[in-house]
Amino acid sequence: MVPDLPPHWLHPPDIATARAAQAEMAARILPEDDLPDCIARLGGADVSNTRFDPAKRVHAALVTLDAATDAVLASSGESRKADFPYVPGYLGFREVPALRACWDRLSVRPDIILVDGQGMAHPRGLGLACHLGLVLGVPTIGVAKSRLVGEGEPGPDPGDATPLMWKGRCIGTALRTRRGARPLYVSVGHRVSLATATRLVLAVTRGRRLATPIRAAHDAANAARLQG
DNA sequence: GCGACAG
DNA sequence: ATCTTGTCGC
Repeated sequence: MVPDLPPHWLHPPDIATARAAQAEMAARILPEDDLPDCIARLGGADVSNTRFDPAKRVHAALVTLDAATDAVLASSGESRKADFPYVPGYLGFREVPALRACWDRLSVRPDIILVDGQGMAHPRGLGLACHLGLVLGVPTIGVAKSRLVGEGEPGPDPGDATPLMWKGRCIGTALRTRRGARPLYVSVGHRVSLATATRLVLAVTRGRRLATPIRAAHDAANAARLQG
């Protein structure tokens, strides 16, 4: 299980409290590599929603893949009612609680988790990936399919990358993973450097736009939704 | 006031 | 996020 945390880090009563919690958490993010010598297991995290769902449930999934073969080593899902609404900039408060439940039941733990969402490429430097990484105490990388804040357009070829700039600061990498496809926005989540994060994401692309662990997590989250 | 706005 | 088949292009 995960160590005890300030209640408002997971269940803030309102946006103002959530904002204050983000400031507390942002100060604890480690943006430097703190990884095992060899990354043997890659994690993927994603959450799916049901359209027009009056029950407001979220369906989270965490998967662990063998870094060498892409085989799924473990997978866990969690469906529950979200106790926080979707508000741009506060995604963690809606999705992290369910993902933490997934983590507690994940039989094989990954060395690092690729999260479907922003890391430090966030208005207050605390996107979903940072939030999850800090709560779990695990290295994470933010891998978003679109941008929240920042500017930067990479070249057309796979591997082309450019700094994602915001207010004069580099907050992430706009990364082209596939020709003709929109870029991915990679940023530091927790216990990893931007350079390592960018290199790792590109390495698990396999010629497609999305990173393999995230595709697997997306599939698992959808499976959790179709069941309960 | 207006436009932008991860999943 | 989600609703959805075929179709255009490399």
